[in-house]
Amino acid sequence: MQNGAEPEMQMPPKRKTLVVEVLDSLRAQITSGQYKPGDRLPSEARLTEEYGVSRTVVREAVAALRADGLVDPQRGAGVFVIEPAPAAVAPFSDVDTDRLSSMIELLELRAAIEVEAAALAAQRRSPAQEEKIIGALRAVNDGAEDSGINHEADFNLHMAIAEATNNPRFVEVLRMLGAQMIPRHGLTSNGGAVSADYLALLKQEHERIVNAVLDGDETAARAAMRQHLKGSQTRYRRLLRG
Amino acid sequence: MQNGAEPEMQMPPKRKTLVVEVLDSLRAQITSGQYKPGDRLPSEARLTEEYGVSRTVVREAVAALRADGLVDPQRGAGVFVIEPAPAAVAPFSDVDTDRLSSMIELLELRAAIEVEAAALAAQRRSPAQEEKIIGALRAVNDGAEDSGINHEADFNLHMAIAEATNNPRFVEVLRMLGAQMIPRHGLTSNGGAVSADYLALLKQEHERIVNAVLDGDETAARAAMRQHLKGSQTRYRRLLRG
DNA sequence: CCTGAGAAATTGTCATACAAGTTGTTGACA
DNA sequence: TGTCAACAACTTGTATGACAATTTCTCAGG
Repeated sequence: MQNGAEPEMQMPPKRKTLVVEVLDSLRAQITSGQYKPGDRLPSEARLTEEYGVSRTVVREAVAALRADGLVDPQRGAGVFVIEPAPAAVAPFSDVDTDRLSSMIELLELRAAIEVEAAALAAQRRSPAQEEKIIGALRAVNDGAEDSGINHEADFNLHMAIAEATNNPRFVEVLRMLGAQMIPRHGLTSNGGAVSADYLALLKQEHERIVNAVLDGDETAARAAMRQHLKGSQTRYRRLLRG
Repeated sequence: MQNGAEPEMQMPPKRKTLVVEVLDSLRAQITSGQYKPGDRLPSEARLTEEYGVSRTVVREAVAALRADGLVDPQRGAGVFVIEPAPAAVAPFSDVDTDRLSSMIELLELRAAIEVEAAALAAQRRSPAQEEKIIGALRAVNDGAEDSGINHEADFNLHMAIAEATNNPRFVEVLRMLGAQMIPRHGLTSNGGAVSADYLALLKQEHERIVNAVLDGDETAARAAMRQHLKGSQTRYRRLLRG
């Protein structure tokens, strides 16, 4: 960016707009826990009075909060604070030193990364990336009908979603973890055949994730991905016992 | 696909609002490189015509873009594009892919991992791990009083929390990312001194995280860590502008 | 207790008006 | 000609009023 311009002129501290003031105030109250997840914010009318500004200002501030993923306005109902985690994590009282536990740990890390990736993908995906995701989903379903689970196709679907975040870091890390995910799978295909119910469940989970991402529904994408990976965890735990 | 009678209620695909449509369209055009950094967006009046919506809708969309850190509206002048898409276009076509934007991407990934790590740590920490976290926090605060920010101590605090998940995967990945986090810091310490307000804010954020973890408050831990890392993101974005 | 219709509340969108700041043009003047 | 001040034209920021669309509350009536 060397364009031979003058040394940067020091700009006078651009006066805050009313929108920014209201926005900062509301955001502070949300992140400080004054408004908890699920809470309803005061109505636009009340905020208008409270801050002594027009409804225009309040609405733009709320629009910004919504862009930040902090609130979810619902027509006729109100503006609600987003809940980051629908479900608490399982107890996990004891650390088993099995080699399956390694897989469980890995799934836990994947969940952290991919849940967020799904949310970002829902926000930023491009049309081309959408098509890639759809294609990957189709590949997973096609392969599943024939012979159990196609782990490679499954992995490709997850990667397609990670790519749709448009943040290459997610792709890199996930690809790295993928090397540890794929190889060892003598377990699920304990005969090449898994129950039809299980396949149907997996299919439903995948479709729910993809639909949420394509709908741009960040919250649903998070929830769907979390459910999917958490489900995998519990399945592995079950294997761990017997 | 008639799956109407599911145990969980499946929400109908919540109709998109006009604001969301315009927002998505504009964001796509920005992240796809159709509008480059520094470019001026069409005026609100023109966008109003172009999309056939009211100025209210356009303004709320722009407010959302602004919250995303994508544009910077200037009264009297226009709305200017701030940041290129996080690598939506050609792969590394130019070397001017700033280290700063790279840092923002990294922070985004860290947020995904560390937010979950904080939650897990709140649930599973051992007394010894608690002490380690407390010690790390003290080290951060002590170092801060003297000379700006001690990034190494900061990193150690984050690692202590990751260790308290009792999932070694989190530690591994974070340590790997840490190698890219630490080295470059000519920017924040642009004189060795940062504002006292900034240090106080950082201190408060850290303490909020640690308190939540030690309290075993999973939700608060998530929120505090998210706020901390998101705050870092916005700080870097601000640096990116000047 | 349950049901359903209607009122009330709330967000979504439109239209208009003016204030405040920036940019480009113009014209006077040296 | 060159410089600069005033002005006109955009452009964003804010306020106000109105109506539509949707959800929630209320309450009478079975």
